[in-house]
Amino acid sequence: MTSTNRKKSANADAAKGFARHDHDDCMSAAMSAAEVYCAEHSLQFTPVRRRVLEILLQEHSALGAYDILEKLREEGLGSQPPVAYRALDFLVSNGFVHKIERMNAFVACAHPGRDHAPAFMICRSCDMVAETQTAPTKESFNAAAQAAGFLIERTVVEAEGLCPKCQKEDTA
Amino acid sequence: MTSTNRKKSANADAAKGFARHDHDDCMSAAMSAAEVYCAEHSLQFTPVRRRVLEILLQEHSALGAYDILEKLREEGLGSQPPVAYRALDFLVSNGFVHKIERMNAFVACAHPGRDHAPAFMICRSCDMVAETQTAPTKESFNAAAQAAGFLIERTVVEAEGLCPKCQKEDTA
DNA sequence: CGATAAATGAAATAGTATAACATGACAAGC
DNA sequence: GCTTGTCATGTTATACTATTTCATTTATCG
Repeated sequence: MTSTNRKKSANADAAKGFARHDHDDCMSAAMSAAEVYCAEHSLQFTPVRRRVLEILLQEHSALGAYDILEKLREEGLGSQPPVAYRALDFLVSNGFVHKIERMNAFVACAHPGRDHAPAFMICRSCDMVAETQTAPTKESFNAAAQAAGFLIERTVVEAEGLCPKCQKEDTA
Repeated sequence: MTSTNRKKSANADAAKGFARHDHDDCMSAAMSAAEVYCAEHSLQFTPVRRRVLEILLQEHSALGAYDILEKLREEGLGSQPPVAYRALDFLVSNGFVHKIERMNAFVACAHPGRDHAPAFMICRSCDMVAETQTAPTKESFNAAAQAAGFLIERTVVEAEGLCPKCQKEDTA
């Protein structure tokens, strides 16, 4: 799959999660939260970082690093891979963006400002990604980990399957 | 990280999971199980597929596709990437091997023959991988998924952290 | 201001994975 | 026996993902 050929059907309804919502609100809230967080923690919310977060919030679906890089390039914000990866590293480290390991792609966090362990539902048909919480998961996992003496620092929980829309289309 | 430079410290104790066990038994049991399963399901357990599974069982830690390919090449079993990826696809599809998304690496299943949803603990220091079950996880996740109308087909659960051995070394 | 740390620019390269097409092996059915 | 279909393999090329490295600039703070 080329970066530019990444499935585009994760759009419209699907791209906004399973349920509709006010996209502008959701986006400006996330940007504000990021700004506040950076100010409070003396982090530099630089133009590239800001723009990458905006792009991911706007898209509201998972994008590959090179998809993002292409947009940055068009806007004159950078042209080499490290530009995108650095910004993504920063955003991921600070919890504004999550990496979907299953897809080698990135998605804006849907719960800005909260300290959380995210879980994702990934549609194998349209590539849509929805974020949810994983609190119960983590606890039950912790039991097994503690039994083994393993210290959990971070968890990746991703479910692959079919979103409501694509289930209907399969049936149709 | 080059394929050949993949951290090697996942050896000895660590490579055998957190607890020691009879490696030969564990390996021959897994091979037998695979053989039986393939016979029962009319699947071809070809030399390359067999050898890749053996390699992963022997290593007992996660290997990249190119690490495996290199071994196959040395043995004259294949030299091009698709050789390794095809065998791995087969083994993963049939549950003999799991892919660690976090590492882009593959590990032999530690619970041969069982229909299961695996979860992994990955040591960020020595790259050791331990497999455990994720039954509770799946159920709690299912609740959120059903609420969203999402149909889960497969789950990836991976915890990153420190294994007992590396925790001690950190302290030391 | 000057020192230090953080961020960016730029080039090269490493690492992971698949597409596409040809060939071979083998079993089912005529 | 021959054809046909299916599954597996061989081979080439290419696509996609990510990091290393070093030079340079910009921010931050004493």
